[in-house]
Amino acid sequence: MTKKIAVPQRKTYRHGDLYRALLEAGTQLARAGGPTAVVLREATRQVGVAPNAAYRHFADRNALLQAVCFVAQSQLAQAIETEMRACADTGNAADLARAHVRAVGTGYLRFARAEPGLFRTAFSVHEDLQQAKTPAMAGESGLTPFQLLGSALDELVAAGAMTADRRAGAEFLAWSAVHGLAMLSIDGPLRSLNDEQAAAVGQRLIDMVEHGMPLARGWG
Amino acid sequence: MTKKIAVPQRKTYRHGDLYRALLEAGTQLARAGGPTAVVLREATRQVGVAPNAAYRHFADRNALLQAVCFVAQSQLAQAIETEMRACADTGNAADLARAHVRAVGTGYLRFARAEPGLFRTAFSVHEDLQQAKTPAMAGESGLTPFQLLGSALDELVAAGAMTADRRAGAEFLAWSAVHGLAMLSIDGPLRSLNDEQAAAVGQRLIDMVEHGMPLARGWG
DNA sequence: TGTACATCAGTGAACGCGCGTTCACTGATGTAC
DNA sequence: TGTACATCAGTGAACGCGCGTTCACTGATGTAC
Repeated sequence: MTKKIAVPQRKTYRHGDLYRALLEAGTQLARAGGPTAVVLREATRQVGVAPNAAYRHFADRNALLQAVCFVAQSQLAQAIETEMRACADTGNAADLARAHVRAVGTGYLRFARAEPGLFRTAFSVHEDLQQAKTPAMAGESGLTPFQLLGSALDELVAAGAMTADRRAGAEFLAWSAVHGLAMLSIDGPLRSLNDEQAAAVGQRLIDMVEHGMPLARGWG
Repeated sequence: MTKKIAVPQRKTYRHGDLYRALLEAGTQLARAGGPTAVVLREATRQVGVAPNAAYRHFADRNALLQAVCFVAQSQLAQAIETEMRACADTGNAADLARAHVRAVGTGYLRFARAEPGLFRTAFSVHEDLQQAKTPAMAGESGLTPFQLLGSALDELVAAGAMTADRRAGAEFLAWSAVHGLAMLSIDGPLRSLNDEQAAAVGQRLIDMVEHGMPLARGWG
């Protein structure tokens, strides 16, 4: 049962901005069904264009998926930025730094629950994704989600709330905890939690990170 | 380029134990390529049987995948049990309990890195998997991975190393942290770590959980 | 300002692929007598 | 112990599906003169 697609009444023979249109269609597909739902033919169908027209703008299906992945990373970054902006500055640098670290986690978890398809897509391409500091993956600040976490941790050190030797590699500890909870609440056994419960577990998890991270042994 | 499959010289017309043979073939496929690699036709091919023969033993492809998923959960449970058995009992119940909790994490992380395909398959079926206490998902102790974690945490409370009000829901904190690290070291940016480095990050993460979990606020 | 022309974005048709699944079948097996 | 028979595990052929991708094409557009 194929849905009837409204054929777009282009006035011109040419589309105008097919690249963007396909990227947006692909993003919608990812939103609804995750990375495997990013189907090249379906994207062209939604845009009202022949399947092979996509090849003028994307080398192949994987190039489209990667572009969508960047969009997802960027939206994740924006969700984190939103949460960070909401932090109240009480004048205490250490408190603000801690609030920022918490905000990264909270934004991350919120986004994962609000946009599970995009979230999964954001982590579906593995070609040294974190190395590539593509601005396409960044939010308004120009930082990627991973970089936002790093800068929040740096802030913690600068404010004296974390020793420098515990700083190295700390992003992996915080990130792991939050990423794991995100996965379990999307795909796993925590899927059935409502928003309030999920938020409560999230804050508790962030408590654990906040208290436990500075106590974890340093490297080696 | 299809690989040439050694056609099994059955002496009988009937296979004998096709269910098990298909399950094992499916498990190998999952080992090598994760859940999406569990392809019904390929399993029958490897066993040397017609594609539709599988339908005598599995309702459909998904039934096969689910069976493989149970095998993967069970193997994960065994990896955890192996790690738990290695804990030295110094006579201090709290120390032993803590060692057991750590062992759950260590076994989990080890298995994820050693068998990424099976690990991903273990978490690829989402039908209230944790509710179903299928013995098929259990290790030698009869407990599933999730139950092993739960019992280790109970031990912690019994030994007085964790207050009862912090116990409720604590599995989700510990599990999230470890699961997240597992995912990041399989699919994510920590893939490039060698075994030693991975083990170091793992122990550090477990430190964080151990120290942070009892400090996280209780429910509500 | 008008015209010839090169460009290249989108077309239409087709391909091979491997998948899951269904059908009517066949023949080895174990059982009842 | 021998024979007739029902069972049902595995066969062989075929299906429809949707996918990604390639091909030779066409015709609207912007540019050079």
